[in-house]
Amino acid sequence: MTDTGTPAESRPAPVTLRMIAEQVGVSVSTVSRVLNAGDAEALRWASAQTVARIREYAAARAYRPNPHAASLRTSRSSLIGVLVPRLQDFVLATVYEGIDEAATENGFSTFVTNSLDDPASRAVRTEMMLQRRVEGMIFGDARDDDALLADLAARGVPFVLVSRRSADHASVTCDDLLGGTLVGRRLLEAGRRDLAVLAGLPFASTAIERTRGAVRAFADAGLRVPKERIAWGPFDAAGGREAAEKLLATEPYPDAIFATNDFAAIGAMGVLRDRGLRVPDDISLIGYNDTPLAAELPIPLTTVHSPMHEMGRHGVNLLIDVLGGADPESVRLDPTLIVRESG
Amino acid sequence: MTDTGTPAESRPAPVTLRMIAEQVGVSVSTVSRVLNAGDAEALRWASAQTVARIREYAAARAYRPNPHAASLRTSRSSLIGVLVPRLQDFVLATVYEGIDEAATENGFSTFVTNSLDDPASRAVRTEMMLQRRVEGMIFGDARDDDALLADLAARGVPFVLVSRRSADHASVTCDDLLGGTLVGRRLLEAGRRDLAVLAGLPFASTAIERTRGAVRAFADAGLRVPKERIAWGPFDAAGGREAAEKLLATEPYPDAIFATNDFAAIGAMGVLRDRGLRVPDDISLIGYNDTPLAAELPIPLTTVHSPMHEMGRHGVNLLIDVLGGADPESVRLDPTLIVRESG
DNA sequence: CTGAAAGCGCTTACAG
DNA sequence: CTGAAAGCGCTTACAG
Repeated sequence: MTDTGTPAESRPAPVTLRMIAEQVGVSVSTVSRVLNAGDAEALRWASAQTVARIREYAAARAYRPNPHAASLRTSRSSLIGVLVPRLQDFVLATVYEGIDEAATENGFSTFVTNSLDDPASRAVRTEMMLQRRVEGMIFGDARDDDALLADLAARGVPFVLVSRRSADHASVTCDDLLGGTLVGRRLLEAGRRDLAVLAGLPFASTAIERTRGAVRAFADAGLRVPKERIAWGPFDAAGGREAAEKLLATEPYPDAIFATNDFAAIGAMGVLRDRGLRVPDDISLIGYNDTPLAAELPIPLTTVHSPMHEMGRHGVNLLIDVLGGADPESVRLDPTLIVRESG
Repeated sequence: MTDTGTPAESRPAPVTLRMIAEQVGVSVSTVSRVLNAGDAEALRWASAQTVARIREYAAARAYRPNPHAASLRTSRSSLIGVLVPRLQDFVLATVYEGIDEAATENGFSTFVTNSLDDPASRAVRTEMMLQRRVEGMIFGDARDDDALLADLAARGVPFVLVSRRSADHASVTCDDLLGGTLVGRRLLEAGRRDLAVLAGLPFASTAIERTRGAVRAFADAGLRVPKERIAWGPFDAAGGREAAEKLLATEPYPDAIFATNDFAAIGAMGVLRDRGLRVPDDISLIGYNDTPLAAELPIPLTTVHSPMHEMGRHGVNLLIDVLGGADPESVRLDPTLIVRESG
């Protein structure tokens, strides 16, 4: 036997506008107007005394407007749909926290769900959100060549991208090309000449640009990074492990590894440990995102800090601009290199 | 200039039941009945031909019932509210993934938000969910002595708990007492005699029971764990670091540390590293939850596997039972010790 | 079997 | 300034 309170049948029916109107002795119109107005404006709709009585009664009975009724009437739902690759991923979870926070501040609620970067799943999930009448979408899982986004744009569905960008859709990103460049330069300064990259997912702008930045920095120093030194794969520990195993399958080994994600870097650490390779003595290792773990690892991880929470907050603001009909200006935030011991 | 598709004004108005009814030449009642019925049942409401025409038209125009209208009418929202301490936490993010998955399978959508384990914030967030007319709540942030839950139970709000339990409210948990016991026994087998615990949040059943299990195992072996060997604090790397610093402030050092969370264990690793203490030679270290990182760390982490995703899925099923008026049976799942190198 | 009608709880243009 | 009324898009008890 567990206690879950009184049975559903005994729950009091929610208070409605009509109940308040009857009690106070005014029309529902007046109650609606007063309750939706600020202090000053309310007096345009009723006497100070009536305003006070309406508010008192509403407060006493804990009146909560039925949002479904309001949505039906106004066809505004105050709902935002959010698609992320995976909430288990610290990076996207943090971006979502920023989204949820800013959404709440602006009177919106959010639906989030995982797409697992699967195109079919993305389409299905997006349709479910649209069915729920979200006013707009925020995508954290945009792809390089994104048919879904093209379709939504054609249909006039308002949306913005966070974290990853795609085509010329409105987006809030961190400057990943710069982030990659900072990593490349740092490694060069540390005397490294033979770079390998755990690049991340090949269809994600984050992966593509971080990789390009680092490779270009080496090229600028006259050092070519051959294709065999770049391994694509998921942004997590298992993905990092697999990619690292590929890169270290044959000698000579690289003298530096750049993982475009801290968790992938940790996966690589596991592989280096297994082979008895020391970090950074044998191989430098740099991650990306500056997760809270980075500083605590037995070998503290050099990484790139990116403003994940802020990206989420900006995403909401950008979406609100789009909903307001403004011509949206994409936002690109700055990354910071955090040097520790690993590279 | 960014491309966000055609302006909102040009978006086609959504298809309604009435539009379909007019096109097909039947009443909205019939359309509603047919569209809500299965193949067999539909024939009770219209001829095979009419059924086919209604469905074709609905499919062709991508009809999506307006959920706000349906909710208003039926006073069922198909919405579940979920409160977690923090989505950044891998453990709760994974539990939520299970919730979202099972909710979707059962025709529900979920709202999630962080409570940060703050009582005031929890109350506010819960009221917002209730205002949105969720049918029930799932709490991942229950407390030892939980006034909010008592209040909700008294008000007849349907809810269940996941991960943490409290009083006799319906819950889905992992057997934390057993998990702690497994850790204690393992450490004893490894010859450890002086246990310290990074216990976690003092008001969380998970923290309390895992700690109790380990301490009791030592007691059963005739070894007392004094109060000074137990440090409470947040379930994350920073919390683990702080608690570990407290435990290692004075000598003699313990010969084993149990962190009730893998991330806290990683924070402790940082402290041990800083002091030149070797794991497990000087001090054994065991974590909890078997996060994907555990196996990849330079010193692979011994930990306890808990079925987080499954806990979330069970939580939804339990809530559905409660909504159905059934007397809910709390679920307790089994943990598994995963022995690696750290302890 | 099928349709007309009521009504869920709001908001807001329209009258007075 | 305030109220009566319409209507958002559904579902479903009630008539025929």
